[in-house]
Amino acid sequence: MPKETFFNLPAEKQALIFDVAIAEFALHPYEQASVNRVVARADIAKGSFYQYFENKKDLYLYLLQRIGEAKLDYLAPVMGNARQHDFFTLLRDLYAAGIQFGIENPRYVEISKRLMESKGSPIYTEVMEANTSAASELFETLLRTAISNGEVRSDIDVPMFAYLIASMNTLVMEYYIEHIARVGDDQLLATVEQFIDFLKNGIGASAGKAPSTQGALS
Amino acid sequence: MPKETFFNLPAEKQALIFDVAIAEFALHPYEQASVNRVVARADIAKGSFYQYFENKKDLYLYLLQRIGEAKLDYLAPVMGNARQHDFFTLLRDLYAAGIQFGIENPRYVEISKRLMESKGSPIYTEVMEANTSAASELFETLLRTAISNGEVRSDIDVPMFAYLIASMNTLVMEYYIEHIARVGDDQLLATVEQFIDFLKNGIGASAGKAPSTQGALS
DNA sequence: ATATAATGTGACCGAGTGGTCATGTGACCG
DNA sequence: CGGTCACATGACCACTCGGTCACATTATAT
Repeated sequence: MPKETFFNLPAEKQALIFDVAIAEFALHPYEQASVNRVVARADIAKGSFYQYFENKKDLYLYLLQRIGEAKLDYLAPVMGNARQHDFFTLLRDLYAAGIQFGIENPRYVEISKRLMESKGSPIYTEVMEANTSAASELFETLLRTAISNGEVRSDIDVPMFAYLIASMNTLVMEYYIEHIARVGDDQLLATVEQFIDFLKNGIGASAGKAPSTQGALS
Repeated sequence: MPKETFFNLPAEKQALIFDVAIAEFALHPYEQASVNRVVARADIAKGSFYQYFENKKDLYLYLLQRIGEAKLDYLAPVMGNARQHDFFTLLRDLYAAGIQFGIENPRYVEISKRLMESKGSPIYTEVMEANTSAASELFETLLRTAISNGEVRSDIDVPMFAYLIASMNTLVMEYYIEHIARVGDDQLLATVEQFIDFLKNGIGASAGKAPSTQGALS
């Protein structure tokens, strides 16, 4: 956590430092990110930085916390409807909201990705000890209730598919952001719909489900 | 490519340097990996290193090339049977072989993962220019022929699912290596079978397929 | 034995790192 | 006016980095 001195700063200066730091950690993994560059770009003295933050890690954890809060805020409304929808609909909304969040905060996504990449690095363990991979656990719970409700096959390896579903969220997001221009929400929803349909029915021809994913919803 | 001097070295010394370098790049991303540590652990003088390799990048690209060759050798027999099996069976064999390769060469996998993570770093672009993400293209071809053969639904977004299938290979491998002890090949095949079945039929309860994945094959 | 070519060696270089600290500055208080 | 306190500052520290280079050592050939 930053020191009092940081929060005593005028809001604009706080925001400037925050933005510059976000850009730095979005561009470089933790070990590579440079405090020197941050202070230079934020136009503050090196000494001042260390009056705002304990050290580099302090800044980094602060950024992660802010990012986590932002994402939670973003997903809260969707999770609020949890009981009203079936499993796959809820999943669709979670994915769509997650991707939308990624589109609006690409640098946050970069930072999260770089964290995931740093598996094995000391900082990764430190972060994850307090986090315990919340996403995977959430999906595990959702999967189990979905199985109870008869919405999902009961013969699957729940932890494995929870892991897959959590990770695929990132995959679909990356693919969407990199390969599909943000033409509009229609594209996003269509992509997510197609993916959810895949989760539900697979890609095998045998399923014979109605291919209702294209243009079915506005 | 290393200089002649490197290949003039006694095979043991070449192997030692190779192993030490592999360990270093498995533990640290490219920018973080230290030539100093490599020469120290391989017990050669700094100057000698630069008589074997042009620079750090030269060493790194050499490792990647060797890794690529090793993996190709590993997958060659499976790909040889490409025409004899249906799409999902071929996919299962590819996944199983890939995971087996990962189990036997965990440090190679680490290195590949660290490369993929370094997206945006200058070294990544440089490597990928010569590589063009062969895996994704391979799966795209396989998917198209599978659609022609009526094995796969024709209404899917082929590039997206090629990307997903390529990436999920890594996911399943990571999950298997981290969460399932290597009790034996049975476990591996069972895991992969379950995953392929998911690809084919999804996890929706409606599919009603026979749950033949457990223990169906020795 | 001598000349020549090939290879080994580690001190050294410039640059960058995270972090410290003595000093400077200015606002508030009595 | 003097004193105090919060904050600003950038020179500086010890360290690591990738890479170089003058020189020592060894192998080969004559």
